[in-house]
Amino acid sequence: MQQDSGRSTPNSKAGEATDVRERILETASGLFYREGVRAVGVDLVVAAAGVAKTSLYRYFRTKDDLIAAFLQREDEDFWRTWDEVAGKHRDDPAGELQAHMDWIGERVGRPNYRGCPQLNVAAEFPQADHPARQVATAHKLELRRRLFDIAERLGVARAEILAGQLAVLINGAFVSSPILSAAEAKDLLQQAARALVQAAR
Amino acid sequence: MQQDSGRSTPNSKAGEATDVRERILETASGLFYREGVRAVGVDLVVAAAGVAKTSLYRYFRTKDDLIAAFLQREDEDFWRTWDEVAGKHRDDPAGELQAHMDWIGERVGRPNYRGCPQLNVAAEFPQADHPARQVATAHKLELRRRLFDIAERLGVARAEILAGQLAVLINGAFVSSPILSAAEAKDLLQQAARALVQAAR
DNA sequence: TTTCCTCGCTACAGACCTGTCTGTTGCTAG
DNA sequence: CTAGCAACAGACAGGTCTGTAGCGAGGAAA
Repeated sequence: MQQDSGRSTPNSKAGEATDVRERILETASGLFYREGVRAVGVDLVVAAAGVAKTSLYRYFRTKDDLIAAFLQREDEDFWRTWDEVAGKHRDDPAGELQAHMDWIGERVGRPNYRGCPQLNVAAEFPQADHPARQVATAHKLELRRRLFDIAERLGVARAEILAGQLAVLINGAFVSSPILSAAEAKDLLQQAARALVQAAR
Repeated sequence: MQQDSGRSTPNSKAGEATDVRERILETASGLFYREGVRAVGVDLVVAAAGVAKTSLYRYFRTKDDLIAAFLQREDEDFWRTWDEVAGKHRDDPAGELQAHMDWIGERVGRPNYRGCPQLNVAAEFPQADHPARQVATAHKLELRRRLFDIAERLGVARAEILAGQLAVLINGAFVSSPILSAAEAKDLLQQAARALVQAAR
């Protein structure tokens, strides 16, 4: 799938990071997410991306580095969506929180949803010092930080606790899709968030 | 570790399931949980258990079967603890729920806690029809079912929704230990559960 | 034209994986 | 004493894994 019909960009010229690297990362991200990181070998990645193995190892020192880059990319995508939504609810923290629960709930309910990549990789690699684990941990801390920010703007009594509760709730939604019907995730998250905010007042 | 100092049970006699099988499953469970299922090969299991590979394959047709047996075992342990706690709170659903949040929160905060084995294995194997995945899914459905049971006895308006929220919350705690301090997990769970119950009334 | 860099292709090393097979040891029952 | 069984030990087949090396093509820069 995804034929390229003859080298689109000349590529080599300007110093901008080669698109070969981008193609490898894009392909690896899809495979890693769908099939699992350990289940996908570098041979499969290079075959699917249509590149040489030497090219992969030119841009990524090891497979572990490639995995970390995958999570980094997912991290950036996630916060890009987050920021877009947040931008529509300036000066309305309650509305912003509900909006986040909305898009997260919608995403969790998608048919091909396979869980949060950060949590999946963390489950695949027990070693806390694995490069990808550090990206994952930083991502989750950032989630809690942003929720704390919203909680403070809400003016609740114990913002730190509410932020923790909301982070746990969201992580729970990420891993619970097998027992959640596609339709209910959004409402469940929104109602739960409302209840937690209410109780924190 | 766990030396046996000379064949304790005569074993061969009475039909009771050989303790060799138990030794393999016990050893594999520890390794699978700590190191991850894919990271542990059968060679390591047999070496650590001090058994022959033929013995492993006598009791478990494939490694996948061993993995499923591992989750089955964890499932039984989990409900055993659950039932013990539940037994102390007959006719007091609110107290029972708080008690569950207590021991789950305590468990999540333990230093060597490595997450819920059911969720970890689910993250390692994307194929929903994997034998171990079926055990994991059944386990999570059972969790929701038991929470629904408590919710009904609480007499709340929408017990089904509350059960889903609590299940998501618990699953979230299982995967959030990297961003939760060991001490706060218990209180966070208990307060969140109270808030959700309160809102469901 | 010559030089240099990136790329794809292929083969390889060495480790590890699952699962099978052969053969040996020791215990128990008849 | 013999037959059967459970277990151990170890080699093996066939495949996969990560990471490296050598080769030739093609384009850009000198």
